[in-house]
Amino acid sequence: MKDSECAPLEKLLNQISGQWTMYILWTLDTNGVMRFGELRRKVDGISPKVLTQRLRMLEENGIIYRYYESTIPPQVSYELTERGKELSKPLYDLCELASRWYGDETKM
Amino acid sequence: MKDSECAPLEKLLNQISGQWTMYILWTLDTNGVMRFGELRRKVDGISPKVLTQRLRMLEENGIIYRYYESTIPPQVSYELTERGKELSKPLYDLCELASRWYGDETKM
DNA sequence: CGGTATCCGTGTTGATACTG
DNA sequence: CAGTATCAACACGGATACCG
Repeated sequence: MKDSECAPLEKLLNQISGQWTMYILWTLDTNGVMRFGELRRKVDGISPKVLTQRLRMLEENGIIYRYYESTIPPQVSYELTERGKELSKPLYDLCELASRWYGDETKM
Repeated sequence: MKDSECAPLEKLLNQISGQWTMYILWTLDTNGVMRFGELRRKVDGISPKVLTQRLRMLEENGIIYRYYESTIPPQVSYELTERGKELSKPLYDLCELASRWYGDETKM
């Protein structure tokens, strides 16, 4: 494998390595379809601005879907795409490895 | 898997997701033992300060070794630890996936 | 409800020059 | 050779207030 070929990986890593991103992906992976407010409560402490940023980025990169219904009040739901689900497997391996190294007691 | 258990993963991701970090790991994985100057030339465009930062962080987290010889001029070499090599496997999976998604034409 | 706008403090990065 | 020191520029996260 040549050096240049890890550029996509770097891009992917940059996307999922933001401070809350893992929690968001995890929460969606665990709970399936979720609404903005649910996510906001589950990913405790995140500000709406940052949550929106993360969701937009994940959406733009095809990792989550965004379902918009312009009812009153509006309803917006998020869900992992196939890519998002595909991502959870290698991420699980990394997680297993990270837990072994750093232990499960690690706090962020 | 519970939410809290991805904290170590987040820590690990934060460590390897810095701008140059992947290239450094890749280069070390490919070339084996390397000296500071070699790395600096190979990871083109990186400043010595940032290269040092990355190497220190990777060293502190047990991903690379640092060999120091106080000859004149001094010789410092770096190499992946067992952890570092262990890391390359799941990372390879992610890389394969990232290349498939984003293509190999991606530039950083 | 599901955001956006704004401001601000902080962390990260880069360029450059210098040192043991 | 292998860094460290210094400073400036910028991106980022956090809090809050407001909007359709």
